[in-house]
Formats: sequence, C-alpha cells, structure tokens
Amino acid sequence: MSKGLKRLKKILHNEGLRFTRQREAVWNEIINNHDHREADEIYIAIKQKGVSVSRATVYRTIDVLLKNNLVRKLDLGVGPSKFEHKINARHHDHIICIQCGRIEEFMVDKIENLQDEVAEEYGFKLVRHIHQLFGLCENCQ
Amino acid sequence: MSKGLKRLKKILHNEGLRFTRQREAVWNEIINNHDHREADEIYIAIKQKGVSVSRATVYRTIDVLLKNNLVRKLDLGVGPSKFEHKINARHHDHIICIQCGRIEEFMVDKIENLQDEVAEEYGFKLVRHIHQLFGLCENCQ
DNA sequence: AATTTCTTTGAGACTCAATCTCAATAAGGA
DNA sequence: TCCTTATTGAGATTGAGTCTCAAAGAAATT
Repeated sequence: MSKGLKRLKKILHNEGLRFTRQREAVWNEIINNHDHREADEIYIAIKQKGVSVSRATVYRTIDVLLKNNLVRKLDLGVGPSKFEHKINARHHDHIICIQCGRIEEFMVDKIENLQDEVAEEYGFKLVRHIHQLFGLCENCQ
Repeated sequence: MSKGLKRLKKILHNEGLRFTRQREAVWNEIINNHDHREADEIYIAIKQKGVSVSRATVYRTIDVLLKNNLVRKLDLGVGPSKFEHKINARHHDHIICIQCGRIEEFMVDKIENLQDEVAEEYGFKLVRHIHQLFGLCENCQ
C-alpha cells in the first residue's frame, strides 16, 4: 500500500470513519493533481475514471481533509471555492488574475512575521489567514 | 444640502442614474454607521426608519457605491458579506475572531509595500487585495 | 401643471454553490 | 456469513444574491 493511502487510512481511523472506495477516489484525485480545482471538477474527474461518487460525498470528503489540514480551501469571492492539496507543500498565499483567472503562489516570510505581530498587538491568537492579491497578469494588461 | 448628499448626487449623475429616496436612504444608512454590516441589516435599518425599500434595491445601490469606491465589501468566507463605508477612512485590513465574530481593523505599511513587491515580481498590475487574519480574540481564548 | 419618456422599484421567482435527507447499500467486526 | 452501524447518492433544501417585469416615479419638455 502506498504511503499516501496509509495516511488516508490513519486519518479516517482517527476520525472514526470508514475507508471506502469513494473516499479513496477523492483522496487520489486531489493528491495526484497540483491545480486549484473546484469540487465539481474533482467530482467529474473521479466519475471519468470510472468510480461511482456523488457531489455530496466529494464535499463531505473534502471537509474531512480540510479538518485534517491536508487540503486548503481557496475562496476567491466569486464562483465556487477551489481546493489544493497540502501534501509536502510549504505554506503560501495567492496572487490571482481578475481577467484570466490565473493563480500563482507566493510566500514572503516578512509578511508572515508581520501578521504575527499584528495578531499579538490586538491580543489575538492567530489560527489562519487569507491573503489574496488580485490584479492583471502580464498577459492581460 | 449636506456635503455627503452632494457627493451621492454627483456619483449618480456620473453614472447616469437618478437620485431617488431609496438610494438616498441606503447612502445615509451606510455613511452614518461605522460597523461592518450585512446587506440585510442595512435593509432592516432603513425599513425601521420608515423608508420603503427592497432588498434588491439595497444590493443594487451597494453595487454602485462599491464601483465608486465608497464602500468596501468584506467576504468572510462564511455567511453573507459585510459592508463598511470608506468615507474619510484610510485603507485597512481586518483581523476577525472566529469565536465571537469581533472584527478589528489593522494597517501595516510594510505589508502593503511587500505586497507591491510581490505583484511586481510576478508581473501583475495590482488592483486590490484581501488580507484577513482569523483567530481568537483575548475574550475568547 | 401636464405630458412624455425613460429609469427605478419591489415582490417574488430564480440561480447556484453547498448542505441535508433518508432509504438503500456497503464496511468491517464477530 | 451475519449483524450492526456508517456511508452513499439522488434529489430536496438552503441561503445569499440576482433577475424579471409591471407599476411607480424622476426629470425633461411643452
């Protein structure tokens, strides 16, 4: 059994959930793709590979992965949310082209540190953050 | 006529729109309140002041104000969007308590500058950004 | 002031992502 | 294999936000 599959089984076990073909299919679909995809795209991709699954199950499985920090949800403020896996991925934020939808990832340590300082200043215990830059990419200017 | 009202009339004129009691009421409701409120709260507040208005008109008027940069939309990823006016307000971002919903405003020049650098690095022309810190405020820890 | 033209309003229908329901199905322990 | 309990999935439901279109209203014209 692959290392990834073991990880899924462990998570499901910890959550008191059963290992099913559907959950395995959602997991595989997500970890074997490095795009930012919406739930429906993931759903369609799984069906095209011949596994029977429903939208409800895709959403439900993504929720489990979100809770276990294996998937990041990207809410772009318009249209459905997008998802990306976080396996072996360092933290990053996103810069998005408002014209063509292109999404690039960025990470600036200084910004991360300044965020921590802000949280401290306001007496907050930081849990997560959203940092999205919207603009026009070089092809769309 | 108040300075604010002149401003509204100017905007409506520029957009080729008419000045109506409903648009005036939405404008007044938004600029005379410094909270982060959802469209429905604004709608109810207007009705309670005895002005006849519909949800559709509230949303439509907010859209005009958004387009003219007089209102900021706050999408917190859960529940309806919130709105705040931008009259005499310096730019700021938000730190939000995930327990009690408290919203504080912050502004760090260094972060703003670093964002510009990121955009330049990726060849993007920056249009806007979302920067939200989520955590537990001092009362909720 | 009355007329005309064209915009705005609003009740409710509609959209669409996401969630929920619940009967049928499947997992996995005994 | 049987049994218990979780999971699945088709379709209903939710909820924020948008759209429709007939009636009401703004403002330009006479």
